[in-house]
Amino acid sequence: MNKDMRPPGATPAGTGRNVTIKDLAAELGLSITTISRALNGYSDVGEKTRKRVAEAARQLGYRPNRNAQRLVTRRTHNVAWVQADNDRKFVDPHFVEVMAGVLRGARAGNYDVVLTSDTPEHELAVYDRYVNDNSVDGFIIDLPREADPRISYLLDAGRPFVVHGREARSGAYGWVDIDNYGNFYNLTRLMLANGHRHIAFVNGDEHFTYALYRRRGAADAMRDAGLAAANLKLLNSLHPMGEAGFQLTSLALADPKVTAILYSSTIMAVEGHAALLQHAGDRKLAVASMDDELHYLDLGPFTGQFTFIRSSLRDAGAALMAELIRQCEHGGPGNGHLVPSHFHLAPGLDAAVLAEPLPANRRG
Amino acid sequence: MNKDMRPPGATPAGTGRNVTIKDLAAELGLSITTISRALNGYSDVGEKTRKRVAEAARQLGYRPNRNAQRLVTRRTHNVAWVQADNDRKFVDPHFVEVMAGVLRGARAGNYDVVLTSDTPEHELAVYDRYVNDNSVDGFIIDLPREADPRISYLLDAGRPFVVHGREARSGAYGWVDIDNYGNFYNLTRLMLANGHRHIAFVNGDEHFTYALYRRRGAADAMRDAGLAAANLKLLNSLHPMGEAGFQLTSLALADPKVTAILYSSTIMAVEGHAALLQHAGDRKLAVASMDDELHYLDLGPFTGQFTFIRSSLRDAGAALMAELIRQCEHGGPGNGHLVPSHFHLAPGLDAAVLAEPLPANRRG
DNA sequence: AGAATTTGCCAAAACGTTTTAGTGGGCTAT
DNA sequence: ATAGCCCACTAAAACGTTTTGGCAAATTCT
Repeated sequence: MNKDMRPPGATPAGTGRNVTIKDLAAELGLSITTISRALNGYSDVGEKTRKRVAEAARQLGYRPNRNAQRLVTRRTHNVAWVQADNDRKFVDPHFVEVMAGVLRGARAGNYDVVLTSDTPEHELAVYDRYVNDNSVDGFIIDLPREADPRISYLLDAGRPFVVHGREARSGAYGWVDIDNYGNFYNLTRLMLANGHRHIAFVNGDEHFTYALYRRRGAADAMRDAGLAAANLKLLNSLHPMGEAGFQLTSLALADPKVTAILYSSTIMAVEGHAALLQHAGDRKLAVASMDDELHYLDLGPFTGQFTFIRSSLRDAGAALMAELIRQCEHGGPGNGHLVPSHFHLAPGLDAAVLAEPLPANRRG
Repeated sequence: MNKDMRPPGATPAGTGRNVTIKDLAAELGLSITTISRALNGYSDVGEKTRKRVAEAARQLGYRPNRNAQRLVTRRTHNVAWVQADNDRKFVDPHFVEVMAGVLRGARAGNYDVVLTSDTPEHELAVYDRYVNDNSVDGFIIDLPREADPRISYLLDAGRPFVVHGREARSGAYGWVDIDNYGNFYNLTRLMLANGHRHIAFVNGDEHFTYALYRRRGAADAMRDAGLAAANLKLLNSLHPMGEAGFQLTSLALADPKVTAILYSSTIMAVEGHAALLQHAGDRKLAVASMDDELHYLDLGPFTGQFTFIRSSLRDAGAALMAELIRQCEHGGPGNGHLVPSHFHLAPGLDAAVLAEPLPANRRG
């Protein structure tokens, strides 16, 4: 044996030995089979034996080696959540809210979340790695685009996954989403019913389906009211936060006919507030936004002035994880879950139109 | 054997068999030992054999089963990052920035990050679980408090970990931090040197050391200038974002003597802008903040008006991960890393004082 | 040429679980 | 009494790697 037998970069750094199932077996004079079955709740171990095992396990501080379990069961109790490593995705503070829900859901189901970023050149490489090296049981997909390649890949691989949002194939997988189309259809016809004819719409990046569907909802409501497409003044921002809120609001106000502004991001609505103060003069503007509850953003000062549609991103996160765990444990087709949205109307608004259902051909 | 032998909630759902090292061995007529050693770069396999093995592995799409590797090597290439499951922590949009850096660092070192939330009642329970079930090699600790119990626990357990921030024992572990004390000392004496005598300080939650050290830096600068403690008007917020920015700024302005405002969060400074517009009238106020670069927050409109100290949270995240991986792979004591901060002065400010070093007894 | 070393490979043990396929003893039904 | 059944337990195989401790052939040294 020659000297440099070590592989290039490996240097072991193990830690002290842990209590194993074998120690318990020796301690109690039972077989390791019985210990294992006792701990796993099988019905073929006697009641007092089970008690003895549980007690000894507690006493000796036994913790099953997760990796041994994973090796033999081929289930990891881990799910992967891959973050796009580009500024567009990383910038989004909404992520924290979804995460809070996902982590609660994971803890509730005894799962852990493995977080990674993809390699910018090969979006699917990291999914491929996880699918093939047995390190996760399922996947969370975020911010889907139309014909999302990640979804294609996972459908093809036949692995459990759940999508926060929808795209064309949403019948074929599990998802959690809000009614982007319907909410913006409603928001728009609410404004129309209250006399507004020229509406500015500050939307997100329509590369993502959530923004695309929102725009379609707004546009369809305009069309159904017999108005020209130009009456909806579209303003898109790739960022949900930052100076864009100020700038786009100023831009919206530059058109003197505009009497209402819809925002696809509450943060932008709040940021636009400064522009309203500066430029609006004595114009009376209706402001509405649809977004999620951002716990770090207190809307106290604006609740009396703006119209909001809100829904809980945390609940969505928890639902995502619940659906994914269901798939991992019980298999079967993925289910879709619609998260409810709540209207908070600015005072003085006639809301009668919201009671009417969406036209039958207008369902997202 | 009776019918209900399954443990209560277990339902296997394995996937198709993967290519193993054994398949490669059979394919090439070599032993599994040789395959393993070839793939791991040991020097005792012939050059052409190594090539053959690599080629076959590529051809057959071999991916080592991570769990088998983890079982035998006792190293997981996973690190844990535990999120506090309370509103205080989850609300913080800064998290996303650190995460971006951490994930890049992890990918660079071939590690994955396991994200969990703790159980509100037992902060340490999840650490204890990870320490004992072999599912991670190390830990990332966030937002340390003074005498942080998580740090006590991990020091005691002797596991690799790295802290984003410092507390009293920072000589004993690896950390990455900015110079909170020094930066606020400097920011304060900058204001003092420019004639301000009554300064408002909108700080974060001093439960966390970052905010505590910032306050100490500001307070010490006042004291060193011979001013009364009351000349520093302290305003604390538990949230780094939201209406607090508006409210606390209004509160600061309520004191007519105040001519400068320091913010411990740039988001608050930006949010405070609206209050400045409304309440300041023709008072000439100096505004300064220290924070990290938030990629989702474009400061374009404010760069000419405010003074900023900024540093990169992404770099900090990457450094955290690099230091943690170093500990995991090579062992040894943890190192501290100070992330540089950059001054962006508002025009017209005399910055001479910043060239002077901090007093010797004033080093954080 | 013979001894010593190097080179290239391998069998078997180990990691810590779960799962398979039992076993033997006591009870019940006939 | 005997066949059948249930109860409580177990030995051994399996999961897919890495690591230990070799060994025979080829090469180098004297």
